[in-house]
Amino acid sequence: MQSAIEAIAEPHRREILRLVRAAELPAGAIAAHFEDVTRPAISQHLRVLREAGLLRERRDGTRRLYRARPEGLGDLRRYLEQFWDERLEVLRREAEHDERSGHGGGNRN
Amino acid sequence: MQSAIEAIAEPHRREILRLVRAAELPAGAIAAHFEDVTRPAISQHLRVLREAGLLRERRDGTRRLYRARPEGLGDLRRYLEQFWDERLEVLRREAEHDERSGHGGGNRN
DNA sequence: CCTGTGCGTCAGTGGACGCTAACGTAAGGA
DNA sequence: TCCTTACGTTAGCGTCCACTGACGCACAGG
Repeated sequence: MQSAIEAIAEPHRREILRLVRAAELPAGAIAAHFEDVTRPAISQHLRVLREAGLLRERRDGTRRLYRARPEGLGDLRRYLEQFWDERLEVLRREAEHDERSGHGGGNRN
Repeated sequence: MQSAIEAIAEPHRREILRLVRAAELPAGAIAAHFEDVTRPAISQHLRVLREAGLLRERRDGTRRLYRARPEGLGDLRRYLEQFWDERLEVLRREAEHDERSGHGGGNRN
């Protein structure tokens, strides 16, 4: 999960993921979408994303086609989900506590 | 969202979030949980988490009590969720395509 | 007022990260 | 075989980040 978080922490890499989310694109086409970054930099980003399990690579002649691999974000997604569930759990427990102590309920954000 | 991702990209900061997820703790108690990191470092992490909106701070005398603020992860959570939905969407579209072209359906992982 | 406690903050440092330019490699086409 | 296309890889550089030690500040007690 650590590698996945670090991967999507970079804005350019999130943009790459967005580009290949629904379509399979060759490295060159991906790099062409960025004006302020050179091709080698994109190539390195692709490598990071690939090693984090967020990208799938397929070769076709001299080209390499990339595509998002959403399952790679599964662990991170579950981590956040757990956090969310815990939040509801805490709110529920506090509500019970408030009722029993007769506070009636404070402001809930 | 950028600040939230960067905040949870650091393992120590995720550990801090875990500590104050269900309980409110003073800065000192949080720092005491870490053996290989000094108190100032933790203080800086608390600052990062706070500015990212992932932590709530409350003062009590000389102490500062911290507590997780899960809503701060909302944007990131929705971002991943959208990714997930898109994934299902793509799978659905491909299934349709496969049916029409009579491929029958490949391996769906 | 002085001391102790609980924290935040600042300056400085080592290491990691993103970037570019140059180079290396593999697959066609003439 | 030579050239071109489409990439990845490497060396080097500037910048950012996490960390530590020293210091500053606010609050409580005597």
